[in-house]
Amino acid sequence: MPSIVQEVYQRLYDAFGPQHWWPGDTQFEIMVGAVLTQNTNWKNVERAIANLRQADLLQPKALYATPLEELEELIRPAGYYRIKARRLRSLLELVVERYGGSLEKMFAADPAALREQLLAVRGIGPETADSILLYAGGIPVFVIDAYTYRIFARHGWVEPDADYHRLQEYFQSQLPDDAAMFNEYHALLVRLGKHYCQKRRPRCRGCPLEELLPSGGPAEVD
DNA sequence: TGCCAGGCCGGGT
DNA sequence: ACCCGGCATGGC
Repeated sequence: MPSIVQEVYQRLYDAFGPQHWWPGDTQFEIMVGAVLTQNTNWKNVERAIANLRQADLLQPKALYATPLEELEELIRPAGYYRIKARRLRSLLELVVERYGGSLEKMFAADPAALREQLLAVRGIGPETADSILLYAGGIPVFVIDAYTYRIFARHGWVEPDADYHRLQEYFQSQLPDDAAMFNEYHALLVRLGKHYCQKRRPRCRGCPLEELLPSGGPAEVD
């Protein structure tokens, strides 16, 4: 008897197929995108990344050396551009000063220690840290985001007040320790959330999980 | 045309 | 320990 976590994965995979995430060509681009997409539409992030590419700045040392004001202008389309420029700077400080600008070296570090280092960076919280570890580093940590919470809380599969760590432990306890699978699952949850589980649409109409709904339908938990 | 997006931080109770 | 406002652009 598969757990609900496994059941949901199977249904999403059957409905949507593989998602090929994260959108990004290099580890560094993925890392930058993880910061830029904080509470921000990915479309806007793409513009900002295109600007960085155009300026040939998608490398740690080059971006770290970019004057703050210039960096702000380049990433402006991603929104929160002043604070994000500083967040990127702080992250790059870790990458360059501690790992010599080598993501190779960075991701070869002990994952738990690296996670702590990322969380110590101003502007990097659990989701951004885990996104970097999983999508850029291929390290098996399950990424929890607003969609994950919303989908599982509305269906009554997790407590409405479950925090990040608890949700992460829950998912990881039900799944094989496999980065490719965590990658795919999170991507599928985002895909589902974008289409069926937005803030203003608590009904989840037509969603592939509809028949898994407990009688009484989804709860309002936002 | 408002409302929202793949968060996180800091200050106020 | 919570709660809340601030951060900002572009899409629908």
